[in-house]
Amino acid sequence: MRFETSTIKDIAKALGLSTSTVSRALRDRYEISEETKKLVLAYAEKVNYRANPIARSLKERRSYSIGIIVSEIANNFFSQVINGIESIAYDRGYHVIISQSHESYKQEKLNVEHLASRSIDGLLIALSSETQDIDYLRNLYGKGLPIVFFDRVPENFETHKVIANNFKGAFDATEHLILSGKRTIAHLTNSENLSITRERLKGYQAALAKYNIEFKPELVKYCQHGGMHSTELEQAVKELLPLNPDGIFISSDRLTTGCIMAMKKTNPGVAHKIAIAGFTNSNLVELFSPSLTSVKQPAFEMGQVATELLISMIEAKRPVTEFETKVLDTELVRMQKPLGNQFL
Amino acid sequence: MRFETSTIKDIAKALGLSTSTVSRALRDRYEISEETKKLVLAYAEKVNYRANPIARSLKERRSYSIGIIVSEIANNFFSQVINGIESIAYDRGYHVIISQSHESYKQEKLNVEHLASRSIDGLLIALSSETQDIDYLRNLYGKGLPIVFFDRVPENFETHKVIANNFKGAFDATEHLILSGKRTIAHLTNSENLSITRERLKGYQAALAKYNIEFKPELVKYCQHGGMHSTELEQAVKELLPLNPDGIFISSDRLTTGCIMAMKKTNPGVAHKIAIAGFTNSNLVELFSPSLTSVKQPAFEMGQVATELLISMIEAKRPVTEFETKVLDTELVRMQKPLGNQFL
DNA sequence: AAAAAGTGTGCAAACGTTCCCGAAAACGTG
DNA sequence: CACGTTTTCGGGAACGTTTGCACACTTTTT
Repeated sequence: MRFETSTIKDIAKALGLSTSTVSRALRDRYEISEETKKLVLAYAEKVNYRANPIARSLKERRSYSIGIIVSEIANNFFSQVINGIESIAYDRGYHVIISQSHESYKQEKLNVEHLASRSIDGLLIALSSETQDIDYLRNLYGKGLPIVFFDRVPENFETHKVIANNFKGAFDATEHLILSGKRTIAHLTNSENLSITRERLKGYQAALAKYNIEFKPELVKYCQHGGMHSTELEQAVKELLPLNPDGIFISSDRLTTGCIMAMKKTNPGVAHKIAIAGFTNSNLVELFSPSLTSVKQPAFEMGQVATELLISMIEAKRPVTEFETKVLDTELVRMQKPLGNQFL
Repeated sequence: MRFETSTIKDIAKALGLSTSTVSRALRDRYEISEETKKLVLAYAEKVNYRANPIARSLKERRSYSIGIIVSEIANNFFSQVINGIESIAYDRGYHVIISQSHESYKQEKLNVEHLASRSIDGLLIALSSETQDIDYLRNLYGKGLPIVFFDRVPENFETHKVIANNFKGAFDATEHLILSGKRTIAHLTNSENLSITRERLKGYQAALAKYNIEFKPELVKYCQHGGMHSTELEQAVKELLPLNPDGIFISSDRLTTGCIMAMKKTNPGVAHKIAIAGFTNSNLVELFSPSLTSVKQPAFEMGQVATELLISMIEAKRPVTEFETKVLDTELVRMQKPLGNQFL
């Protein structure tokens, strides 16, 4: 059960030309006379000819496809990034293959290698929260696979990277809580492996320092699995609440929603008493109760920038040696309805 | 800048065999002696040989990939469906290519044709809310492309389909509102083009009929763009509220969240006075305020079933002529915190 | 002992492209 | 008119596989 589709050979035969002439006519090469081109184009149009991308890929040794690895697509941040990626990729003639790591290192590695064996031309990846060993990526990169990291980037890997201004986003959110009168501000965050975790922690600390609030390590809770397991979150909440925080700064999308959910489940009474500020790109944040202040990342733009960088690497004639790390600004969206009275 | 990867030819040369022997050994054909097989396998392992899927696709005239069209991945229902699809597809050796229609007919058609030209082996599709003309799909199907519809299915198209029990889901939700004491129940729904719209409307009507509540057409509002435009939703809400409904049954994920958002924005006062029941697979529904009763579809399972059907079509030796429409049950999740007093 | 069957391997074509190389025809230029 | 140039085209190899067929050799059957 297969398509009956016309090939370059069929056209050549029908027109009494050679396949090379037809191929060149279709690609609008200078060596072919206008007359012949017209002829070929017209016939191709008539039989609805579509070049076989597989044959083309085999010949040109590239697939015109780029791989994407995110932890999960059911996350507004990542789905917005993907939209940004697609907006550029399709314009430039690439299609994208999306894979999810579900925050698992094993899955991530498996997916990347699967994609690589599918001969993608380049890879866009946000590391999973479990990932520590990126040698397998280095290996692929060494073999010539262009890679651009976004959001969750490794430190010692020389290539293009696109990230949000995590320090400033964290600083702004924490400062917002402080200016709202909060003094005991907890910090719920991702695995320490992640670049974003470290940067956001620094922003949090800097804001505390600016207002002379002592940094207390016990107020910081790490979630190794990025909130993929609800028990992990409930445990963190359980440990945090006895310290009586009046504010929490949360450093990732999944964690933000998961934490509120865990609080409502385990301590419904206090959930509304604690001011929350967190990174999230959820477009449903206005519906949440308790409401929260959110740090939004320029996800769509991040996807676009990363894709442009990747395609520039793919299409570079000679190996790229100058790499850049683009930093995009976040946006602080203050909660609409103040729940406390000391609202700024 | 390209990979240096070893081929079957390299192995053949290194081992002093022919490419055909190597190919057969790798595919574990009976004609090859155990001895040779061992030899080849060991060497392939050593040089980390990966078959080139592109060459394989060209030869076998199939790509081992299936296309997916959904309206948007940033929708929990669809992302769960996709997870279900992947869980089966990867097991069976297929990879998936996801495309989004963003509820636009034009985009949908473009994406499908793009996928088809990428020689996918089969297509899984949930129609966009704009789609009325599916001749382009018929055309592709006629040329031999296996297609399975899920969720939003066309009526007059003979192939496998997988849907939720939309009638029962709608009936249950509406009945729930009635049993909560509501009598003026509005219905906010998708474009009339969609199968799900018609089925859910029937469920809504049947529930009203069962309790002898008169069906009033003016209480039903259709959103042509499936809630992709916020003005569309605000308009619908604006028209609905003067009719003083005490309950609303909403028939899609996007619409449910969008409607609550529109109500909070335009009439924050009444938002909490109206009981809401709606189709949604959002995993954040527990955070919503006002809270609502939700109809959850078995999204993951739907993806699995659809994929199994599709792969069975792809791998069928002879054209399939017997088609089935699988209907999966929905689940009613009652809201946790009653807001009225006449809560059941 | 000759014929038939079984076993293990290689040759070569094919999938649909692209592109290097050459060549025929048309056209100046001296 | 002999020579280079340009224009336009075709032959054929190559990309990495899979597979039908042929072949040589061994084993079994009659």
